[in-house]
Amino acid sequence: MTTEEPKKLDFIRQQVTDDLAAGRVERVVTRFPPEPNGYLHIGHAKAIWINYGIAEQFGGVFHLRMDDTNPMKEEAEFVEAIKQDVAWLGADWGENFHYASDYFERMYELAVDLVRAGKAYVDDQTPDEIRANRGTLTSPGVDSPYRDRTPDENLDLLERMKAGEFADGSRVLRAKIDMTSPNMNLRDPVMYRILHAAHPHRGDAWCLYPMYDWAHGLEDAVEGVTHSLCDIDFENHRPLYDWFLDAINEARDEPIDHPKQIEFARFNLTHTVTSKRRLRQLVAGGHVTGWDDPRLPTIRGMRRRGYAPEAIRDFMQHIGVSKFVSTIELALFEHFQRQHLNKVAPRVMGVLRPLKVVIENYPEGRTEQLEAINNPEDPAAGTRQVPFSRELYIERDDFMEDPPRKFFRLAPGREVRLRYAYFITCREAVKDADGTVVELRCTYDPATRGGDAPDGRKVKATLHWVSAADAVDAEARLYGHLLARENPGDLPDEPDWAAEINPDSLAVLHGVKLEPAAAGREPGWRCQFERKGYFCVDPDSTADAPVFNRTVTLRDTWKKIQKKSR
RNA sequence: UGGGGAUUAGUGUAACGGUAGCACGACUGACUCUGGAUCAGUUAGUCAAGGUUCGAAUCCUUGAUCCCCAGCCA
Repeated sequence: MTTEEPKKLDFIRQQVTDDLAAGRVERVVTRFPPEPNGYLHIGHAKAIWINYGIAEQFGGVFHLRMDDTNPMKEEAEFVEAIKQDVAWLGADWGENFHYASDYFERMYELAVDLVRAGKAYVDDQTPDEIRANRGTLTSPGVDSPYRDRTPDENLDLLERMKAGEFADGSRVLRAKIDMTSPNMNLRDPVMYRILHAAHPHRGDAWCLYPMYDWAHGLEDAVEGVTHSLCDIDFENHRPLYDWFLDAINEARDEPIDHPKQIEFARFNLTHTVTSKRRLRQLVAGGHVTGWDDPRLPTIRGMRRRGYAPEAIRDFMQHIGVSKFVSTIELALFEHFQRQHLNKVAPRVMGVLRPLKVVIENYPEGRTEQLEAINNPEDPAAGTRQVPFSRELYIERDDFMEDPPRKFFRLAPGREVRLRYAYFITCREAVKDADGTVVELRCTYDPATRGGDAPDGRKVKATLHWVSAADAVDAEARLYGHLLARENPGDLPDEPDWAAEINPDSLAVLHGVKLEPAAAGREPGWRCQFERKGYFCVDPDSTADAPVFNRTVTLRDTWKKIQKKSR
């Protein structure tokens, strides 16, 4: 990890520091425990960053664990996808890749201990009855009629449940806690349910599957996790997490570890959605092209778009760790991408919306090579040769026939610089029958070769350009905000997604003209198109037809000026 | 109406009884062979009301607002 250490200790790092200092833990162990039932998104990236970042910072160990306790919702294909995404973000789990389902035997043994100790019982109530008897937020629940079965009877029933004697939903194992607790999670929570379903990792070995609350603390304990860092939604579950571990240790002679659960807040980003449910709606509804659509804040989407994992980590570090559910402006996220990409991305000239320029006084058929700097922020990146010839393309936006006051670029009679090349002066704008400009007739000053005038005269603008004969045709996909709405918290419960999607979230440009240096690149290659933004080669590219995704634009002061004058 | 959390400029985040700081955004200006980058500056804040104290964002009391919890999901 290249990111600097945080200078301030957040409340979690403070506790870890204290635990280390007090000798409560010798070595920090954290974990990221996704359920393999979907793709990871930027919210997960925060959890990964916190868990991995803390393990790394304190010289500890980080585990990646599939929390696969529900065979009805999980699929093996997600396991590989999750590993790829976590690795891409830069979190290294070393040898510690685990499946919760590998601990099923151990969990069962411990459940038996709890039953023997009279701390758990088999309940024959139907799901509806259980729900009804749980009470409400403001009224207590009532005890199950099966609550006082003897340990022997419970043990017998539990073994038969495990053996497959009973139908799905007919019985559950419940912890005997307190049906009147103001915390709903403590009203005799279900520990095991019967599910005659094949498990992606364990096959048909089990028909009894543990619930999250029962399983999670055990998974952590088995792996020797010291700090179980999770989402703030689990704050209400912490008493239960602790109850199970304590109950086990009261019921047994040999104690098991008791990891510490600490919760942090998730966050929202403006102009996008980060919940698994909403992302699913967008994908299923065909509003985006898939889970890796570059408009999506999924890890796969961000990777394809060209966002840099280093910058994602810088962002995570900057937003910090707190218990406040924040809504962060997308602009802050983009800032860290620009900051990183500015330092590392090679520059290249690419004309998005080409306008042909003919240099009338430049010899026909001649081509010369001009030296261009690969990255002004990084001298080590060196230079390259860019071909120049009589016919060029410039950006259509860089010419105005009747320019307003603050427009510095090309206009009839005006002189500008072509980057790394020559000063040119526009002599005439050629129009078609509709009156749209189709070509510019210009002249150049041979004395300005390389971009400087020997007489010291200045020019107010420098334009990017591409030699027509040497240009590589490409496709560019320009992305804008996914949602027109700023705050995703304002979305209705059942949004009309078609109306929510920003109509400018995607613009596809064909016939983009690139200088030769940008051609033949592998998918994932990042660069800056000078004056336009950072781009990344899309996997849809073919050998002769590259496709570039615009990761993020450059800051654009001219755009602001335009907006203000309107 | 039960329980658990939270609240500092537009957005985030520091300040652990002693000058409310930083970043992003917005706005000025300088510089520039990217209207990029860089540099300088401006803008704007302690949820409210009481109390304790020489001194309160911080401690106490009361209130407001927002989030989470009634899956055999995680």
